[in-house]
Amino acid sequence: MGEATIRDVARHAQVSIASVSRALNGLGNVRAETRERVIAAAAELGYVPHAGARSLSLARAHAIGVVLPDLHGEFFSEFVRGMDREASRRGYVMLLSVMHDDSEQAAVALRAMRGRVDGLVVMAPHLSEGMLRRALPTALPALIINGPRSIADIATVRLDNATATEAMVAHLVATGRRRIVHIAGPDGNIDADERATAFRASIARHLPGTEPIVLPGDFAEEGGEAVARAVAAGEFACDAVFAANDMMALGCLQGLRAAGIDVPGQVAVAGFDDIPLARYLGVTTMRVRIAELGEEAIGRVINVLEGEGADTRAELHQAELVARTTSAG
Amino acid sequence: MGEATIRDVARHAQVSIASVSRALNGLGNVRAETRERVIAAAAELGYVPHAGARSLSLARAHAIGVVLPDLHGEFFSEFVRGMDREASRRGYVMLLSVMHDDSEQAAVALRAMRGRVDGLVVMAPHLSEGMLRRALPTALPALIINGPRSIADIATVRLDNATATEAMVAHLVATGRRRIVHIAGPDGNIDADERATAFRASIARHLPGTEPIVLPGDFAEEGGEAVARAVAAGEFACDAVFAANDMMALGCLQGLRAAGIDVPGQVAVAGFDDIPLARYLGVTTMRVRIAELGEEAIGRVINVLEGEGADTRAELHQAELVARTTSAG
DNA sequence: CGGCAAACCGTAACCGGTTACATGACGCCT
DNA sequence: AGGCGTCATGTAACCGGTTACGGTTTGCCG
Repeated sequence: MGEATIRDVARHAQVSIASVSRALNGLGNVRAETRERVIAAAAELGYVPHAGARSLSLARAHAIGVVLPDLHGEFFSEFVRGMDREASRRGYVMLLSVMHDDSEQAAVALRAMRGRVDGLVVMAPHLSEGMLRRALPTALPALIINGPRSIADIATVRLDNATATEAMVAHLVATGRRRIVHIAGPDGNIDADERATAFRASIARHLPGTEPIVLPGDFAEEGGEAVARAVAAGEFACDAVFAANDMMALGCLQGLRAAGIDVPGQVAVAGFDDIPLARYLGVTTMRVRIAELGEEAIGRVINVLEGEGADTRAELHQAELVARTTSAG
Repeated sequence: MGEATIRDVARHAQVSIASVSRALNGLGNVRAETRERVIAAAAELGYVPHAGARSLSLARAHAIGVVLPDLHGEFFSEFVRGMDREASRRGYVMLLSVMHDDSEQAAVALRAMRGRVDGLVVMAPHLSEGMLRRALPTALPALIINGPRSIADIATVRLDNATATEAMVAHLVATGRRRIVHIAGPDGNIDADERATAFRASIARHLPGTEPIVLPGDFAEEGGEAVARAVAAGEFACDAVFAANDMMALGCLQGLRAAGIDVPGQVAVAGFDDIPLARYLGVTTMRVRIAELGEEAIGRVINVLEGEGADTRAELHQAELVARTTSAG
């Protein structure tokens, strides 16, 4: 029935459980002959140490808890892939929980992790600082991705949305665009808000006197397509659409072409994130190295666990302009 | 430092740890006044039971281990979302590990889960039966998704690739296509192999005398695009391309249109999976309800854990034809 | 050959919970 | 009043590991 325990191995190898533990963990003070007997016994019984018990006595679970919002598509998978890669490279497992926009759920998800994980990675583009502080267990090192900017004493990684947005506007202006429309992301989402704000500032800087046009969106293709229809219907004149993420840019691109509008001839299209499909379809965008972001988040938490001392760095992850065919001069 | 333990709560409420445990778990045989004192103490200390310790004494971790191959894009995120939804609905957490095509890694990933999880969900489109049997801990209920067909005594969910492929070929033939090309998935991938085999059989049935054309692919867009180039170059005549997944169909669609070939006028394009982008771009495909697949996998494992007895059902998940514009008559 | 240090190994305590069993208080019946 | 059952509560064993501590063996030296 139940798997073999350390006691079974001890009995089988005719030694004490302490010796089994020492032998299997390479503690050195074990006679070579004993060690071999133990290893042979363990192999024969198919013994695998019980991680739960181990974590109880070591006070180390070798697990990181990850709480993510309800992300979709490539962004989610790339991010998780990056985290998993780093975690397994360093001998940790990953406990994943996705929360919906409800912040009560975030608290529940975090609570369920107590006693299972050594550290936390939380992506919280819509949680308030107060909520985060209340929900985060104080005893565990945590890292927050794209959380509220006001947090100063917790490790964070945020995207440098301002610089990225500025770079994109500069690129569009440099390639001759003068009437640029921005499709924003959902209200209350930190990244969306920062991008929209930076967009207004960048327009003011590069095209003084122009009224910036910001349309609502929700990070899904449909939002982009709706804008494309509005443009096709001639609701406003524009020669470039800069969407707050690639999904909307894709939707917009699709909608414009379906309406017979030439991209990039008449209208340029740009997105944000650089999901594989954007690369594939030739969409100009800001590249966010999503998998790396995940790797780094996990890596920093593990660094704290392995004795680097507290980490309160607020890192700004830079995105990189990738000019493709949808914005060709 | 460390969070409050049950002993702290006991001291604070002036009762024994046994009473704390009973009170917090609603065991009934506790005086109302005592229960309240305990609950108040727990709240005041912010006590959250240590899941590791709890799982050790209960022999229940309330966690499910999930091992997935290196999936990409929507498929991965939808699947994980479905699993997470069901797991959290039923009070479980999810331990996620992604393995690369190396089967050694699968064994390592599974080993790392011993003592942390109560059950397993393994997606293994490229693992052999022997490898699986060796790597799966015998003590845990497991469910295999898209694994080798030969496994009879383990719970499985497989896609009914034969029926689905047949349906797609029938659809293409019914809409007038006569020279259908199939782009296969990677060699050794169960789904890919089944689809290719079923494709040959379906062609033999619907278009007797026609030699089925199956080209190699790898489930990535590039594979589809390569085929599009070959078609555009006139390397072979065809009036429909049926790709083994949507990514390749998208690549092919993109490539054909770039080459000036009319879709669906000259060539129809069809895929498999129904990722959101396929819907969005109007690609005809076989819809696989991915999130539901994940929910069901987790649900069945939990059912076994909660006393339904062994589950050795081999369930065939049906895909559903979604005819869209890329195959319009 | 006796003595001592070093190497090896076993016993038991501990991590933080759950729970079988023992204990004690109380009420009720005869 | 004594005996008994019931209920609340505490004590201690247990889950499966790790490890401090102490005991035994071994080897080496004088």
